[in-house]
Amino acid sequence: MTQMAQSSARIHTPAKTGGIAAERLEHFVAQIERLEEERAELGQDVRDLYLEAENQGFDPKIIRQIVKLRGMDPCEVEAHEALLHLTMQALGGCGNRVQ
Amino acid sequence: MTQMAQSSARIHTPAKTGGIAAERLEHFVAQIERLEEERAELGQDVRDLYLEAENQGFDPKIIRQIVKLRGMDPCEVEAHEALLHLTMQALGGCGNRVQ
Amino acid sequence: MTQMAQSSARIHTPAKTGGIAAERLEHFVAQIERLEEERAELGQDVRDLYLEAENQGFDPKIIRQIVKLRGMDPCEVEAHEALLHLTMQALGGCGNRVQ
Amino acid sequence: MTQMAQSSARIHTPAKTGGIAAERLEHFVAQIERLEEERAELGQDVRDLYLEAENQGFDPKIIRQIVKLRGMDPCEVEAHEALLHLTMQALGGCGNRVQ
DNA sequence: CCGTAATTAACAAAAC
DNA sequence: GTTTTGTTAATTACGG
Repeated sequence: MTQMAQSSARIHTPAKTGGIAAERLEHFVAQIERLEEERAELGQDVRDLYLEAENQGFDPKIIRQIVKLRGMDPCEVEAHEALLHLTMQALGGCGNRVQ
Repeated sequence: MTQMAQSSARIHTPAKTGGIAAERLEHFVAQIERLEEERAELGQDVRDLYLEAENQGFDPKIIRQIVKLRGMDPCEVEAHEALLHLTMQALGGCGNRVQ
Repeated sequence: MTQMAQSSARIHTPAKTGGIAAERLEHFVAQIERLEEERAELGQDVRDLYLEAENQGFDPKIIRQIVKLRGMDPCEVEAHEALLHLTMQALGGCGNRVQ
Repeated sequence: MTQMAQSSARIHTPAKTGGIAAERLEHFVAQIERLEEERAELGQDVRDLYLEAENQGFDPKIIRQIVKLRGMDPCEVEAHEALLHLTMQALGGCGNRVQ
């Protein structure tokens, strides 16, 4: 085939197109690495923020939950709530001991 | 209370400091949300890259593995490989198990 | 020292103890494989149950949730609820738009 | 309709069939719980094995990889390896990146 | 059949 | 040090 990293099959690797494929692959890999690096930095920043918040007396768990709740679209939240209530009813109105 | 989102406990809520704490909390939450958003975008970009690479005939799994390998200390990689092969040989080749 | 699959280091592999280590390693591997196999079978059984339940008109999502809730100790459930409520209050009594 | 935990809808639960559905639901839930419990125990056993292997000087990561490799079709493994090496060579060895 | 969504397992990190 | 927790990757199931 013409490309390394290709799942397909035949591997007789024509040098020319192989070289071109290698370039493209290198391109992809390099770009991915760069993006992942930025991503990791942001992750570190987030962690630092949680740390600082904690140092100021806030509970990181709760902040996390706030972020999560605000990040969910209202429909999801509603659906989740609905599921919970349905479940409760299915359990016989809380009867089987939940909560 | 003195701060919402605070694990401590006592919740008798002096309005003034509560207000200040609320502001700081809002600050943290907003900043975290912003960073997470950027992070998510980068994640999407990475996914897109894998997709495009796949469309060009590259195997995403292989690319993933290459990215990982390049991110590791070559010595570690080599050591790991060596140990793995040694171990498999000690077990009588990998073919100790059917299928 | 003398064992393959050992992270430690020095690999001069005296045949004898190496052989013994190989046996022990083989033992571990075989046992793990056996347990994992049983485990996979059970997983399949569970999946089948969900399927059959679904065929009888029950919603697998809800069954999952029931199983999850019953599997949590009541304290956890309570703690979770409390966290949720605290979070709501921290958001200003649901004010920031949640739910 | 007649079944709780049913995705459909109307839940006015005629006592008789509702009771029957409840029984069946209970049956499913109980059975699932039992299977999951066994499954969890096996999982614990596996973890213990890894622990004991580690205590005897084996690297759990290596063992894990061996177990995985032995569980795969040898042809697939070989093909994957070959493709990976080919690709890395095309990228000019793995050493294209520092650190 | 492909793309997506959800569940599960592995890994890494952090708290106690 | 260990034990949990959070994150990430991979497998699996489902709908178009």
